[in-house]
Amino acid sequence: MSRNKERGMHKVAEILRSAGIRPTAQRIAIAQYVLREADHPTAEDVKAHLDRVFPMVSTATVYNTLNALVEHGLIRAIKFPHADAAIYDQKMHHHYHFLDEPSGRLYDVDPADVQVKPQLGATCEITEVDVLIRGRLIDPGLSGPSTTVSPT
Amino acid sequence: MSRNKERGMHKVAEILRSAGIRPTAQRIAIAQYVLREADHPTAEDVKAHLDRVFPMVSTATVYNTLNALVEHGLIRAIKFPHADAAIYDQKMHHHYHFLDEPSGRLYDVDPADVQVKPQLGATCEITEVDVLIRGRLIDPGLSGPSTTVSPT
DNA sequence: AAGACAATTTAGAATAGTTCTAAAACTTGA
DNA sequence: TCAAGTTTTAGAACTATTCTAAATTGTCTT
Ligand SMILES: [Mn+2]
Ligand SMILES: [Mn+2]
Ligand SMILES: [Zn+2]
Ligand SMILES: [Zn+2]
Repeated sequence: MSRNKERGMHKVAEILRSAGIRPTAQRIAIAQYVLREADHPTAEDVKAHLDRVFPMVSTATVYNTLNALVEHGLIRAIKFPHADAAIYDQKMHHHYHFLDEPSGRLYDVDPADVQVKPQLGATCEITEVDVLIRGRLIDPGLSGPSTTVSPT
Repeated sequence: MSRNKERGMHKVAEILRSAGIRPTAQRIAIAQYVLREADHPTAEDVKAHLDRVFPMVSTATVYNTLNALVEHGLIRAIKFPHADAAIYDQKMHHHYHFLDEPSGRLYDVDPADVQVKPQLGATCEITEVDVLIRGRLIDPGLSGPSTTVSPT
């Protein structure tokens, strides 16, 4: 079992260090938010949060750090067709998303609950299939699709 | 059978008129390109084409016209996660896309060749499922996935 | 054929999201 | 304690798209 298989047990500074990112104060605050507190935040969301909990972080540092986290495999950047800004996803396992269109909120969907079987023949090789399910929650009081992937 | 069921039989000016768009010279040139000649062009592609075939069309008119065509249901605007610019698609029927990552080219995929069956339970209602298949063509000399939807 | 009025087109400014630049601040480790 | 490298920062730059307001074009009435 690799050192960070159970990432939840480590302090964020440890996670950064063992991913090869020097844990500065700004980076720890940003990583703490995207890895532990936020749900599919945009860079703007991250900046807004940091403006509350950290004395002065620049937009450049927010983007630099998010890009570093992506490059070192700690989070993913995803762009959806309904919005211009990228969202950052701390769940690194393969999963899809459900968009509740009235609210704009995203929910994780377990790929086991979506059968995707392309039959494109032999002339192409598939590396990945992106799926975005759009619709609306019937009872927005509930937490999302019944198949929501629980946070790791 | 509606007047434009067989759109290929009509002149582009006719199509515009019967969609409720006044067929100006600029609009005819733009519509001719996106409805008949181009394949998933961006606004920039359309502008570049018009700069060759039309004496001076502004970027604003390109966007205005593309937006009008979208609003009147003649084309669709689609955003994909791998690119910032929207592409415009003259195929209005339900279909998916295959992205050949080495070349960046998009190919249409018949939805009959992709099974997508979300089982999300009763708490949400699905209105649409977006699918983008990413991979690479084995023989880039061929025209795309064997299931490519032939142009209407 | 004019004049009036509306519709269209245009150049350029504005906007949003993100990256770049180059200087300041901080860290490290002789 | 200093030099060297690293990180952070403000603001400029960039891309895709929309907005603004003025010029042009088209239509209708006389
Ligand atoms: Mn958000
Ligand atoms: Mn293109
Ligand atoms: Zn997710
Ligand atoms: Zn298409």
